[in-house]
Amino acid sequence: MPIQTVTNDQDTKTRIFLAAAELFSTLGYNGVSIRQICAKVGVGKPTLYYYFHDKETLLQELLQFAFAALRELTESQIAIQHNFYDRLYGLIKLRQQFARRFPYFIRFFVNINILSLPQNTKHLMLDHLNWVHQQMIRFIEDGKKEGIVKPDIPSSLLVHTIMGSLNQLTFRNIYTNNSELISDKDAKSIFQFWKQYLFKTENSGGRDE
Amino acid sequence: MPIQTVTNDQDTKTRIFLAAAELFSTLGYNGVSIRQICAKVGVGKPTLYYYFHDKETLLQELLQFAFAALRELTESQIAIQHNFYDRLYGLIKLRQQFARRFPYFIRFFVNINILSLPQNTKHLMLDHLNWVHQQMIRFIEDGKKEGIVKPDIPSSLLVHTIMGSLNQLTFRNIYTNNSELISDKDAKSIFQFWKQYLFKTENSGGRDE
Amino acid sequence: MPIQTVTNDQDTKTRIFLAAAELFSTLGYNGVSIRQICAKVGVGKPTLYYYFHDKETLLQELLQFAFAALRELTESQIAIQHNFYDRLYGLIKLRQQFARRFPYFIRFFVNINILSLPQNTKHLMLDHLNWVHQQMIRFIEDGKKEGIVKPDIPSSLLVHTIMGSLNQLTFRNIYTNNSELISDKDAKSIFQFWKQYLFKTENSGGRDE
Amino acid sequence: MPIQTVTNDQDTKTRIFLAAAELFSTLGYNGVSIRQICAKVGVGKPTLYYYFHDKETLLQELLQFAFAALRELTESQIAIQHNFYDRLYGLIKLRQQFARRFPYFIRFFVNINILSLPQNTKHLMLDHLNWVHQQMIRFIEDGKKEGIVKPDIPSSLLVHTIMGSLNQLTFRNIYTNNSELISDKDAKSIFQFWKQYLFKTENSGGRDE
DNA sequence: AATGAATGAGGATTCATTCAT
DNA sequence: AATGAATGAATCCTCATTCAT
Repeated sequence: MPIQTVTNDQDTKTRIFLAAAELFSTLGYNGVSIRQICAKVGVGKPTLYYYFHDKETLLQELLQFAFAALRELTESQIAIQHNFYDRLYGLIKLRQQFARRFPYFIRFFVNINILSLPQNTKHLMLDHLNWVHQQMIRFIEDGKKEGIVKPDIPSSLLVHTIMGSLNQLTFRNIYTNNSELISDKDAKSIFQFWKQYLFKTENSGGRDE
Repeated sequence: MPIQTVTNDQDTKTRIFLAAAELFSTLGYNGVSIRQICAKVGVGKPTLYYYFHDKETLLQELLQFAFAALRELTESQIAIQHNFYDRLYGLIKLRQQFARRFPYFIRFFVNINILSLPQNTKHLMLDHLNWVHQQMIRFIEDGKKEGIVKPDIPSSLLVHTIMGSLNQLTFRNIYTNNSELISDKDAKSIFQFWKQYLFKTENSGGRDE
Repeated sequence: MPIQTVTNDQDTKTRIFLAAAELFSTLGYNGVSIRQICAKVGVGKPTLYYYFHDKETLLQELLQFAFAALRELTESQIAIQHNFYDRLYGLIKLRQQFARRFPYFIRFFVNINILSLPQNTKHLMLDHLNWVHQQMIRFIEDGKKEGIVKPDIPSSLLVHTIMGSLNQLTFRNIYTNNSELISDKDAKSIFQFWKQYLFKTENSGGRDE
Repeated sequence: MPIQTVTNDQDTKTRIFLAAAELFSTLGYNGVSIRQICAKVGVGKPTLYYYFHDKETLLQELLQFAFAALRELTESQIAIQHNFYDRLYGLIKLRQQFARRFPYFIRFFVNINILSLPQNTKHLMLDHLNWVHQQMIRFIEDGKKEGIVKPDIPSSLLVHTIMGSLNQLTFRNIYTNNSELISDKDAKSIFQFWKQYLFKTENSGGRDE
């Protein structure tokens, strides 16, 4: 699956889709006008309305596409793995892959001001975040059952730590115009860090293994 | 210093200020109109323009006020402390205090889509974030000098972990309509977690102290 | 001739025709879009343009169809009759028949804001109204010649009275959602009333016969 | 009270009001755009929205103004009168006065396609029509009690006849570009006609008095 | 210190209409 | 006989902003 950006050999709907993703992700939903999207694609406004019922629908289709892509990546990077650490690493890889394949979508997710979205879309988004949160909690608790995650650490704390640090890293790279939002080096480094400090390593040893 | 919200016994400028904070923080800068702000305050639009040159200026004064409040809190919660762990805990307290005193500002900071801000304001905000980042890096490196932070962990990784998990916690509490964005219990819990797992505890210990 | 409404076993042109009649008659020419008409019929817009040159043409064909139907009804209900009162009653029957067979057309005629129609169509409509008016005037004057209509009543006054009361009755039944725009009972009642009060009855009597 | 038309020495709201009345009355509600109204008045669109919440509100205020004027005329032309025939003549005078003072409003009332109005406005209008109808029915029934109206004529039939013929007369004069919608001559002529043919004249005599 | 009245530019959305297929 | 895709112009309405008072 190639990197997704607006080019001329795609059908109009896709081009509107990608242009919207790009614009929304940088300027925010309320900061982008239909006119801007159409101008970027090079079509008239009615054309956009031919493909999308309205601005909010466009946003929602965009989100649903992204959710689907995330689910697919979850499948290929995490669900397959049966080992706790492999799944943990898969989590980082998922982010990295998503950021690479859909450079605008990741910005979108990380930057979006959820509260400012139209009501329906807001709920769509919050439902997704809840779903992710549940998945993460389950993942951590499986780790506890397997004896890898220390049982005295509240699961939600670990979830916030893991998700928060990934988000923070992505943020920072966006704001410093780092083209690679999560580099291979970052991925490895963060994984090592987690493995050593947040969880029990196989050979007993904690952080001074 | 009491909690800051719009009431009737404040001067007009303050009331505009707080109304704007409240609205921007929930609907985003682009999602709020001058009309809405004035309606909330109960004044005419020219009144707003009497106090603030334009919409962006209002936003910037808002940000600068918040920055000042943060600096003040940094002074009272962190700078005073000379012990690494006291400063670390001060970091959490700072967040907690800020969230309590300025319930709208914290939402604003956590939710804002920085990229969608007007150019000048964007830079203002990015400069602030950089300043915070530098402070944090320095703090961590001081910890390394003091022998409390393990030298092999990249400082930026720790910074992302610390800031990211606080942000993530705040996010989640906003989205689940938790009135307390950072509870005392959360504060203690997160501090204990960091102390035990991310840093060397005085008495030898690491996580198996 | 059956009641005319949109069904599936008609050819496309007819279905567009009837859908347009229905919509125009309730929402007015300017209140109906091509899109709505096509949606009602279940065809694409280009299909409509295949059968009708443009929106105004559609309206005009609609009107001409209605005019033709009216002429035909005039033939069968009025022209045939040689007696003044039979013709007078035929006038009422004509309305009644028209309302029954073309439930939408009658609404259309009674409700239409003629002045708001496109220029050409407006004239078409006004010509029709003039024609009707002339016919009516002639009818009344024939009545005068036959000695049935009192010569001192201005003909136009009688015409306004006759047409106006029929219109008013129809109006009221439309607005009160009366399915029968002119019932048999109404027809008889109005005829009796006219006969007794507006004209000389055969056997001397006027209203105190 | 002078004739109401758009001039330059009125305040903006009144000028918008009258311009809208004029345009709506000829082109219909759906046939007139905000732009047209503003152009006629010579103000920008936001100015219109400063005075009227939206297009429909403008229409409704227009209607309510007209209703009030009608009520006032009802007071001065009809309610005052205690004699049946004086009230009957007042009915005609009311129409005539209204048509003279508010040349656009009368057109509006006579031409408007009620069914095509926005839902709320439609009900406003229908309520008014019902009110008028009730008033008329009461008037006729009072006439019956006084022994002037023959009891065997259905009241509603008389109402339709009276209102219908006035409407028809007005219609015709609009369509034939007659500047005087109801002339003094018409008024007298129609009154004589009604008196002689529809009601008992004082001296017994019906139409052959 | 505040307002009523105004504006040009732009917001989302829909209009009637067309063209290649 | 019908459609999918496209358009320029117009729709209603709101934006941030200003000026005289």
